[in-house]
Amino acid sequence: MSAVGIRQVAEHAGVSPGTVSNVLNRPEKVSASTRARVEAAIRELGFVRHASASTLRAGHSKTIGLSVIDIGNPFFTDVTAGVEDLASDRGYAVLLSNSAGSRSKEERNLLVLAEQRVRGVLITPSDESPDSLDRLRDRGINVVLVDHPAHRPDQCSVAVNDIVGGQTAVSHLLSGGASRIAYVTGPLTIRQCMDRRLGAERALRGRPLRTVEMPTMNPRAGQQAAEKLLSEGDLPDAVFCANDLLALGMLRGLMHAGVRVPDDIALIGYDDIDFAAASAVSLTSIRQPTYQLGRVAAELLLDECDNPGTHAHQQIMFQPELIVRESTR
Amino acid sequence: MSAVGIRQVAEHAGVSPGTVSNVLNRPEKVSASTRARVEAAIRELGFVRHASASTLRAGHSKTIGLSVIDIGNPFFTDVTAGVEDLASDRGYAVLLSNSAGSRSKEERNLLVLAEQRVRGVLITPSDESPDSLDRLRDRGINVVLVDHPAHRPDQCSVAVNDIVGGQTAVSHLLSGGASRIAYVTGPLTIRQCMDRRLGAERALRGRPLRTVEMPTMNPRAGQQAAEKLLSEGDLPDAVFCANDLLALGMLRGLMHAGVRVPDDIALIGYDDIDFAAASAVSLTSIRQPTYQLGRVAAELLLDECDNPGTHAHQQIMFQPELIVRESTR
DNA sequence: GGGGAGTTCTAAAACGTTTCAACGCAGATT
DNA sequence: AATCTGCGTTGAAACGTTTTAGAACTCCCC
Repeated sequence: MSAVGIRQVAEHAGVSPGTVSNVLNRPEKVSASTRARVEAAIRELGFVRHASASTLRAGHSKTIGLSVIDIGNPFFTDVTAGVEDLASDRGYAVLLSNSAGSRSKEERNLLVLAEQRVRGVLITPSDESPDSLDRLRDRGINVVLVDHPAHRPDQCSVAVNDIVGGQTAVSHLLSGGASRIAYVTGPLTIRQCMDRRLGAERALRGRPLRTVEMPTMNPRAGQQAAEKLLSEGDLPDAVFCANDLLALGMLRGLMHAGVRVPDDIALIGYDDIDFAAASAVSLTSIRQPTYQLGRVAAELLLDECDNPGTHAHQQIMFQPELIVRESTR
Repeated sequence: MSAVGIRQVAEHAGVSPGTVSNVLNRPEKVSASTRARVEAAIRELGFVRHASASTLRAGHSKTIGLSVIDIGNPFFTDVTAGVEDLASDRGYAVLLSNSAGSRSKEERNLLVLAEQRVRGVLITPSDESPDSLDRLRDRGINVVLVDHPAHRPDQCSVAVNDIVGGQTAVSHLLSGGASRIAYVTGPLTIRQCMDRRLGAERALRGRPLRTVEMPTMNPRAGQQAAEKLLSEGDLPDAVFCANDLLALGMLRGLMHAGVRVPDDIALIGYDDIDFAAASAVSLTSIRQPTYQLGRVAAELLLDECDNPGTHAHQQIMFQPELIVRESTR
């Protein structure tokens, strides 16, 4: 098997194992000539470092974990891309785990990450889950919250202001002449859904907001919400969906029933995923700096890992941006 | 820090470290009473096993790698779900890595997986890349190809017949009365794109197939392809897109130009992603058993890992299925 | 009460790296 | 010529598990 370790490399290059290790980890400490010799040996023997042994002895790995709620949602895919790019710049590997909306799966994934002794974890928590994260931190695993503001000052987080986002969305609908507005959302236990509604209500200043709460946030649920709205009668003249997947389903449901968008009902989504611009009636949406979100989160985490002394915890809050397209014209 | 290891647990429970290890790995070898005592100690101390130490000593990990081409494509998301479900059933963790279409990123990811000493790798190769995979196998890392038939009998693979898929798609268009058909595809160096074209040509029996080759396979590229078709004049009466992302972009591009789908041009995609059913003109597509693909691939891999003696290599080929929707009615 | 067969547990040796004190050796400084 | 400095290298200990041979017990039968 892979019987070629640092030891064999050392022998082949005529140096001690310690020197090979130095070539690997602190090449500047080794003279150019021996370094070249060792590197040649590594190449010739096809040596691949044993990460477990390295982690075991060094006490830490060059790995971070990323736990997302739904890898099927393009929003998280973009976040992931940002994280991976920055991590690989810095020489870290990313362990990606998907909780698929299940609390228990999230717990299990975090346990795996803890067993792997990752250096830190980026997580979009599925709900307020302080205990399991605190347990990680107790073990010396740094944690940065993604798309979720930290409540504590000793915790980094990167988020986007969802209240402002909700407010912007509904203000836009109002300025387009809408007056009877519906909010189609996922579970209101999800902070993002709740905050976006808060923002919507703020824009409405006391006028009523009809809320349709669905258990999931995919196109199917959006279409069902459309059917529900249609069957209940008393149609709204504008619909605000808590994400674009819901909005795309809503769009399809409305068009199927012969409702014209935006003429009969204006429609706005959230996240500005790629498909939002590509749908037949292109979707007005609230854009978030998704890729940046991941990238900055990773930056904070790796700073915390690499410079534990000087690291200053930050709670970063981005602002969302209105993207107007056909569905509200 | 995490100063609590197997040793502390042993002390706390009044047994030897070896016994704790047995409780963890071969609980049936330990008497019920001591097992209970050890398990209590584990819980009380909050012990988390150090995966690196375990891997180092045992010589293998409970981890497999999954390397996909584009995690942003819902097709791969579904495959991933299948893999993760089966792996976690079997007590394995999955290291997910995304090559984002880049050959060098794929290489780098495979190196990371090799360093982690994963038990095996599931990979959708970005092209015919025998060398790096052979190197993995030389190291004792099992490899199963996903969505790519193996050319060698000593290699497992799971794929879907793309030639049949292409043939089915174009036959369907022909039976709908189309005669001038265009094929919009990603790079023809990608086996899937090439095979689907082969199938299309087979259905055409020598009649010409106009091919538009784009460098990427996302909605943006699809829309550009539409613009290209429109600007070149001499419109086809049906378009077959090599995947649904291209088809959705094509749909939008056509509608924007006032072309009616399916009345002026019929349109068919490939993969049957969720968004295909949810688009404004719902998309006829070729469905693949995506989730199954991942699940069966994982099953083959873990069988190879856990029963190296009795394992029989298999090349499994699924058949695709035509899903008719509005875009070809 | 001696001895074989099970059962349950222990002790110590690995696994492949990293780390660190110590060493040798060149050139610079007294 | 003796001493100091600093660089480059070495050797061995350590990281936290798993694994193996075998020790310690219990039970049972002659």
